Amino acid sequence: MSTDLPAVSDSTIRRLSLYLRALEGLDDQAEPTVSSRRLAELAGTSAAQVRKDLSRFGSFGKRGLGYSVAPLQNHLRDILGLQRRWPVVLVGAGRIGSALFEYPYFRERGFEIVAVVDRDPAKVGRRWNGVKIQSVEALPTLVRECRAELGILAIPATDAQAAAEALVDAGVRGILNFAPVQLHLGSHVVVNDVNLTLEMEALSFALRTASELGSGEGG
Amino acid sequence: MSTDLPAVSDSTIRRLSLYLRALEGLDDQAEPTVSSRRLAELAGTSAAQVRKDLSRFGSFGKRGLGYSVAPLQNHLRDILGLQRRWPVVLVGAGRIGSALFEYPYFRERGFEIVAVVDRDPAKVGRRWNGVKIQSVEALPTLVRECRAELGILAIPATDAQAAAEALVDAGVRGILNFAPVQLHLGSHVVVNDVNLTLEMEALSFALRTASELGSGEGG
DNA sequence: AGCTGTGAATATGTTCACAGCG
DNA sequence: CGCTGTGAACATATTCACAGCT
Repeated sequence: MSTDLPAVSDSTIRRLSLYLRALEGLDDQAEPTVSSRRLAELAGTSAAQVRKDLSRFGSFGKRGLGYSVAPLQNHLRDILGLQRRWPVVLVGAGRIGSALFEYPYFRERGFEIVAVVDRDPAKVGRRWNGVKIQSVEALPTLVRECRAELGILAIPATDAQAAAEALVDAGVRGILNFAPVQLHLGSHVVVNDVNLTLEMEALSFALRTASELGSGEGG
Repeated sequence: MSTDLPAVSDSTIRRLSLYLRALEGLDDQAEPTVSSRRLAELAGTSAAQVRKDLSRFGSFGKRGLGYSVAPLQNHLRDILGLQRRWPVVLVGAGRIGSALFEYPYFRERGFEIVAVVDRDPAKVGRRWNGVKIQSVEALPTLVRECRAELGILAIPATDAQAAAEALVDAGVRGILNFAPVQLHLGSHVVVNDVNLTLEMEALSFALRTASELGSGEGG
């Protein structure tokens, strides 16, 4: 069933995800095949890059024709591991946790938040669309019961390291971390940080650079 | 006042942001200087990388001693363009928009959401902590009135391109995009995408790779 | 002719290793 | 002696360019 998995860079994987999204946005009745050039345009990269990325996993295209949309979608889902359901444990029922719980695109891709915990006793016991918010003490049991291998941390920086360790101890191997702190975990655990402040700061830097080129220094 | 800005890679800038965060987490009474090694540890990179990154912008350290925490913080804020206030327009008052509006770390760094618009008439007119949600039609006027150069898109993919163009037409030069779609804008506009599904898919891929190495293919 | 798949060429980013200052 | 700053060595990623199938 599953594709062989050669060593491949993180940026390639991220682009595969963009290709999948682009393909899903295509009407495969009207456009049953795409060229690498078209796919590149949709995903914001170059045609050569598209071909290189895809060719690492197989020969999915036809010369002279391009790639068939529906089969390529399936190849990408297979490569990315999306041909299954991924139960996810959410730590933190604040604003961000709530937004993620409601985020429709997660469930579409098979990422299903099956348990929510929060340290605030006032929140514990509430129900979100059938999922009861539980105490952080219940975390180890919950992770094991729902066999979650993925966790999302949407809590303050101060609590994040301890919560991450609890997740890992209970069997989680991949964490999406919204807490603004560097997590230190075993090398078998994969952590992806979402750092919103960093994103804004990168914009700030870019804008500052642009204006200084145009208008000089004088304060 | 401001530091010279040589051409520098995006990954360097992102690490500068991590260094700043790490420095802010230090007690500069107890630890008035840091070595590149220590800073690397805190930020999750290597000592050589820290030195290379910083040396692109100046010689901030003292040989034999390390970097003084408080001055280095200021250098980084200066480089990143954080020695000022950045008014920000938020497009989209849904779950994610709401979470971002409340996000405390933005304001701490000078990113202040000064206007919110939504296309849903039911939301228009509500007040969030003193900021009134306005109609999307008001967007151009709002951007100009508050002189916002930064915008955040927290709306569905279908509306994102049009909203982005409206922002840019009104003077926005940097966009943080949460909509799951590739924006096509003039090259003078900087777009940073936050793609939550992609982050989960990258985890999914990593976990799939790890288990297949350990346990073979069968069913 | 059109478009993929891919080695070779190039560009970019990271690590090494050490000279040189404090 | 410790630690930065940095050129040189290395590793990685992207682009080029074209052979080879359809």
